[in-house]
Amino acid sequence: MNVDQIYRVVKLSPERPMKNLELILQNIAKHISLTEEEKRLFTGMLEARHLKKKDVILKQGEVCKYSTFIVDGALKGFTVGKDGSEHVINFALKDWWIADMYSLISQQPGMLTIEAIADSEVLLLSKQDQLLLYEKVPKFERFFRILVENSLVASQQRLINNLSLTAEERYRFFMKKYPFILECAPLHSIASYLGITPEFLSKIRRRMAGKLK
Amino acid sequence: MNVDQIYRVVKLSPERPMKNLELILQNIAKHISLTEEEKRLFTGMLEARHLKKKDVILKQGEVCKYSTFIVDGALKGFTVGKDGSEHVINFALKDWWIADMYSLISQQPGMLTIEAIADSEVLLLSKQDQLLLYEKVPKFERFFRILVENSLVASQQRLINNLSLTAEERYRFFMKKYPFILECAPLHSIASYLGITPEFLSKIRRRMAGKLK
DNA sequence: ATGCTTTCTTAACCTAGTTCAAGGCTTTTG
DNA sequence: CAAAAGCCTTGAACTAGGTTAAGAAAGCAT
Repeated sequence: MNVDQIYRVVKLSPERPMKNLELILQNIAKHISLTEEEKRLFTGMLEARHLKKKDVILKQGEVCKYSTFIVDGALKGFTVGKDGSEHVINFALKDWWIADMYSLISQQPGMLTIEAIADSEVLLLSKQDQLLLYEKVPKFERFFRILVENSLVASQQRLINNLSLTAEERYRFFMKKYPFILECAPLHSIASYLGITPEFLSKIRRRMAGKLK
Repeated sequence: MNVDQIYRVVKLSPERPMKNLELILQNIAKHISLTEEEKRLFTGMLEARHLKKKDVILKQGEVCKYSTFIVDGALKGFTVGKDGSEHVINFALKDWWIADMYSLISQQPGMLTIEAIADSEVLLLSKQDQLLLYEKVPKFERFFRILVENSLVASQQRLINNLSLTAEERYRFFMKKYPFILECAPLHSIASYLGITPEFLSKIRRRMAGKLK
């Protein structure tokens, strides 16, 4: 694993209007409804970026200043152990949000590095603006509470799985729950997410192929 | 493990005023400040219960209808696998909140059982009243968002530990972070929380004693 | 008191998952 | 387009942690 590459600086896209503000507005509409004026206020706060595969939007040790919404593409969040090994904490695809929640909430340096695993198009909302939104449009307090709630649910589910399932069972669960990730993330990242080595994941896959799925 | 015992019915305490509403008000004051009237509204919603060791306040498969605040004592939340094995998801001590967040949020049947591991005194706030609070005192939306955020941070931290540390390292981390739990929870529950068997925890403890801590 | 259950430990053996080393295939980069 | 780097797999040797079984000590209920 090449540190220079992981820590490569983000390339900003040339400024230009986002074709796809619709997607993020729909995402929000799932939980709260906004007036046209509130929509304008909100979208005016967003910053658009184009990411190339392997671009990093947050490095371990930095304070997370943005919530990131994925308009298109795929990212992963991971920590790097002392031995240099990578541990994938979460993936995020089109129409998902990602951030180092710990760092974003506490504004302390975080452990997560967030990196694109495919060319991606994202929208950033700064913590500052998020707090401003809470004041000007209190409904957003509800929206972000729901986001955090969903993260928590996913995190707890995963903990339960890690404590109670074997590696193969976890892999099957993963395939069922996130088939789209399976298609776009490299297997070694999935192995890391499952808490096993790529070699062992290979073994599992062979075993399962033998069983004719 | 005896299922009848785990599912023993909760014993309600005789109704009487809580000596210790102060503790919960202080707990809330850490994040939002309330007027006297708001305090009265809030405390009027609380339901006090005395739990004896092994009393269960929520069983697997039920919908979680309450957030529980611990005035004194200690509880644990756990799931039971198909094989009957118990997986401790979290502990909660004096001045902490506990609930099956998934179930409380979604109002779907949950996987968690919540049980007292010592005689305890708790205060219950129903989901209904919680929603009512959101309407009447919107500050509470913030308070519960912060609670959920803290849960999420703890859950993520634990996930990272489970993926990147050995059992011994996790145990050391636990000892440092939750020394009080070590004092009041049985070792087999701690083993379960760490994701190992009690036998293996024993082995670790002996090994560590050998190393003179 | 006296059984009965729960808690913790020890020890011998067992297995799911790791490590190391190597090879083939594909993608990136100069 | 060649070289290098990354990705996936295989197999053999190894280890962290699990299983089974048993016993000692402590708490509880009759």
